Amino acid sequence: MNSAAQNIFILNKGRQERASACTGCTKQSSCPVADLESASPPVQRVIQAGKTAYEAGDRFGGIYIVRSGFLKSYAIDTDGVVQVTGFHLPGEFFGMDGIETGQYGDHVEALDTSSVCRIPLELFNGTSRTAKEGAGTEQAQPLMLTLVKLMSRTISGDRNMFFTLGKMSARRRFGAFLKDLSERMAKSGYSGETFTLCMSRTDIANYLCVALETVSRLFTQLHAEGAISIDRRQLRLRDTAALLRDDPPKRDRLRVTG
Amino acid sequence: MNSAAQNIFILNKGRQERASACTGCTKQSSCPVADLESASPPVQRVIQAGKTAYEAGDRFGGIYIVRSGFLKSYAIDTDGVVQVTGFHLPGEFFGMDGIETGQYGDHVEALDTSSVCRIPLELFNGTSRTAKEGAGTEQAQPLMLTLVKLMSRTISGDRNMFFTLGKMSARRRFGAFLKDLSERMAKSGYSGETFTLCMSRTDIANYLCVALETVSRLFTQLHAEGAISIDRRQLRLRDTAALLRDDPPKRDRLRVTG
DNA sequence: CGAACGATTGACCGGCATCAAACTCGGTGG
DNA sequence: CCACCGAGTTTGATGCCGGTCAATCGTTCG
Repeated sequence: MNSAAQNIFILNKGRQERASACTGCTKQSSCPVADLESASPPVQRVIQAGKTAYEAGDRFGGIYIVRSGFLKSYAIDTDGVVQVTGFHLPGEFFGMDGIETGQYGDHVEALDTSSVCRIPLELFNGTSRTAKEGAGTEQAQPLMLTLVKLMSRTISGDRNMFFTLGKMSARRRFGAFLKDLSERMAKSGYSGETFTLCMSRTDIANYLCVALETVSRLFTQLHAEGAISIDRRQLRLRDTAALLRDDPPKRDRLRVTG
Repeated sequence: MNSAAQNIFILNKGRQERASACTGCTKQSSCPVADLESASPPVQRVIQAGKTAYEAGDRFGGIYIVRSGFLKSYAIDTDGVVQVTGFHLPGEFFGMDGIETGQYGDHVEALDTSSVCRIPLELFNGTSRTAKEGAGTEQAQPLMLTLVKLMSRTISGDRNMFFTLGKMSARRRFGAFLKDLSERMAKSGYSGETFTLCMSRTDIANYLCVALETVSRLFTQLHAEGAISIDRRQLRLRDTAALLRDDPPKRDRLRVTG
């Protein structure tokens, strides 16, 4: 509902003429565009929980990187049906689906106060090169190619969702989701074992395409089996292998011999 | 099982030193790389039905364009479960998911004898520009940006699959599939109303993540409702609007007044 | 304290998977 | 020419997962 223009902008540009938003960013070491000289520097921006980074139909203004916080993206079809299409953790990218049409295809909303970096597409257009990717052994490559690789990974990831959404039971979908989230939390610098779910049960259910009640039942069930601990939104993974199983473990110990 | 290397190669290069595979291609007008001068020209290749263009794990050798024929792509997970991830018609692209990792992530098999063009990534790397895209009003742009836009569209399309797979009933999924196929057939130069399904019921079922029997029943059901005609693999769409509905139309005419 | 919202839990039932069997069609060999 | 076979498809019968409806509970906030 709110236009992205209403959000708070923090333009580091204001202070020093050529300073980029990257000054002091803790993610510089893994960022492909950090400290790059350009007429179109990245723009840092803080988004309060519940506010959107952009909305579907907004004019494409660049690729986004999450510096801190937690966001969800979702689309609304012609009938008004909502589909959560992803969650975004620090270090991850979003907004790539807007390049071709010139406008973003989904809405992205902060679930927690978040800091993001918007990287204008022009920044990839130049002849600048980076050697950060892949930690050294590869040769320097133009930034546009970095973007292409990034999008290639996104496509691969989306294809994996075919398996998850189509072939798996609700339980395995849910378990795979928790495991994926855990790994990405770890990659973002958090604990992969114990973390807080920033999204509601409704968001999880929508994302996994199951009923809200099913998600609730699955939390309860996995907790009862000892695979996780869950209290409100505080989650702890205890047995990640059990997450990917379909059947609850047989309780052989309860059977008397014979 | 078979390596892509076993497939038949037709290298136009053999005849004239700098001639590309594009000579005589009927799709030149819509192809972003047609007749481009380069040290790495596109490679045309014919693939017999049942043979693969490449397999998962093969070293990435370029983006593919379908010149003629019909192909399917599918992945096999660690448990050996197959998931059909897409079908490819003349004029369409595939293989983009292999860019980042350096090897293709899925298998692509011809369902009918097909002619494809493999475009080395280096071809996009150069400073060559094309103005074909968008039919004129836009300015010339580097080829790499064309590729980025192409991938952006792929990402958007995959995201749409979230809606289809997750939120829709088997019937609507099936209807949406037929409609999508019809539109793409039309875009490829065939009739969008009457065409032959190149894939088996099993492929369709796998792609839509429903049981084979369900697909068969849906063909029968839609035929009975008059929305389609189906005989073996000859399909005719009669009422595309009915395809997207969930419920069979009420037969009010059968009710006597009152 | 009551309202509002999110989450949990229970009861019911319908869509679709699964199991099972028959049918069609093309190919092959006697 | 027909018998036989196998792959692909159709059709029927049955059962279960998960959606839907509904009631209750816990927490937060005005």
